Amino acid sequence: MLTTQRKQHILAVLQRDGQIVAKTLSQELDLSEDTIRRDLRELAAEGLLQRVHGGALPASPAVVDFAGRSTIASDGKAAIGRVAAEMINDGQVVILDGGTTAVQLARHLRADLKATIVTHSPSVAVELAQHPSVEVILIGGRLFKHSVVAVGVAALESLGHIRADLFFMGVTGVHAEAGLSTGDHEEAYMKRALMARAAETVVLASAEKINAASAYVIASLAEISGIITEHGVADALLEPLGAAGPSITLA
Amino acid sequence: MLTTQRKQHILAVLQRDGQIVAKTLSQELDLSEDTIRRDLRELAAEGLLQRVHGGALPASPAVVDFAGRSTIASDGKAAIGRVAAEMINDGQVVILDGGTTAVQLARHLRADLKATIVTHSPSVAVELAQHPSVEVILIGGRLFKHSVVAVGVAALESLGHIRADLFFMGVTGVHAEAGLSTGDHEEAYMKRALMARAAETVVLASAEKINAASAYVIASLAEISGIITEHGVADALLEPLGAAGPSITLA
DNA sequence: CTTGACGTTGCACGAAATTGCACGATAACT
DNA sequence: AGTTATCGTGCAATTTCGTGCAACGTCAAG
Repeated sequence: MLTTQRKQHILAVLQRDGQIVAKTLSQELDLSEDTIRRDLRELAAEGLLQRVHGGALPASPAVVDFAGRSTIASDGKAAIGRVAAEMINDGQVVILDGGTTAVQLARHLRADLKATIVTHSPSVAVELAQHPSVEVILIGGRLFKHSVVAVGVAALESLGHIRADLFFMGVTGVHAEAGLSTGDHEEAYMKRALMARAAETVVLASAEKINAASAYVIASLAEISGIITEHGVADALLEPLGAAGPSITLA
Repeated sequence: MLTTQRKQHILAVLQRDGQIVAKTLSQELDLSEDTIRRDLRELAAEGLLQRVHGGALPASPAVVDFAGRSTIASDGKAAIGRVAAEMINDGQVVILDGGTTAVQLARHLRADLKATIVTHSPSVAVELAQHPSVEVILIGGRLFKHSVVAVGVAALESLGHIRADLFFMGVTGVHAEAGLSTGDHEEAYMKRALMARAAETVVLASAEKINAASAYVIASLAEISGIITEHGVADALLEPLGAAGPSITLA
């Protein structure tokens, strides 16, 4: 591969995932880490990205989120999205909730996946529009602006026609006793309705959601099949769940 | 093989693959790498491609502007959006079509506007989610990926409950005789349905749409109330419409 | 038919670019 | 503090580049 093109690829990956891990990329492109590091250094010199220990982050200060990371995080939401995306098989009907993690999932679907994705999140729908083969069903309704998802009777009514294999749900709190919760009453109701339409529900929860609880309870942990979250945070905290609870997958 | 022909072949391969590898091409054409390099140098001198170590890349570095094209809207579309946004009054129910111009419209709504916006475009919905006061109704359905709008029976059914004052419609062709047209059959059907639910329809048409016609006709010019387009282009061309046709507003 | 100008091609050789590895330094993790 | 992973630099091997030059074919003038 031509080096110029490789650099473009690096920038594209950076744009897509929000970060670059030197080691991962070297394996992906079948090049030594030295070469990747050289590229990253040069791109950093051009101001096209920001070099950090372990890889690189976007240069644009707009993305420099809280506290300005100085290390590559454990991939965070992108990693959760990647792992979740791999759980979907050809031919399945999958419901996708709203939220940034769900957008990451949509972004990391296999390019040749032939499945039907149902979502009430316009953001997810926009992302999925770029996928070459999945069928996308958009659930309409009144837009709940805070979370940018459709809710209300119209949305619930549309769901009546849906029967899904899997529902990837976003929540704002996962707690051993309080269960799954979110910050809005109507949103909680909508999520319960979505759960009811799917054979299994898997929760996507980035680190900060673990062992937190919000005002409105969606369901208990016993009612879901699995939780996908990040390394390091949840290990001990969710352990007490034992065999009765959902399976926990670490990204 | 003639050298001129070979150069055309090189450009064709470049067009197809997005890159040229000197070594590969030399084997493919059974010529020395020197010759290929010479050709590449000459083509680069003519500005037809970009020379890089190992081969060549397209001259216009595949303007795959990250973030996806929508970021850069032409001034024209933004102006059209601004003008259209001013036509909406408090208390009205307005249907917004898909397309970049509609997104611009959504972006330029008065911050204190109290209206209900109905849309079948997830992109528009995402944009409107940032508006503090408008009520947003998202029309769901099967996602037509090319235009990123919901279509199909579910979408049509949802429309049954809607009664709007105004419909801002995007089209791909506005032609004095052919009328309003678009490139997809199902999309044309959806637009007709949306027209039927609104008291008045106003077409948003950036410069390149004027006096163009696409495969599927939506309606005649007599059926709409107005067209909003840019200065300079449409002035003379649409003049023959006279008093019978829609009013034309220039942005 | 011969000859020489011209363009094209392949080869040779030194220059430049790219890559992977080694090694000491640095930073993160425990 | 000690351990591990990552970084940066120097260096050598390989690939690619550019230029000069000779070989070959074409074509038109002699």
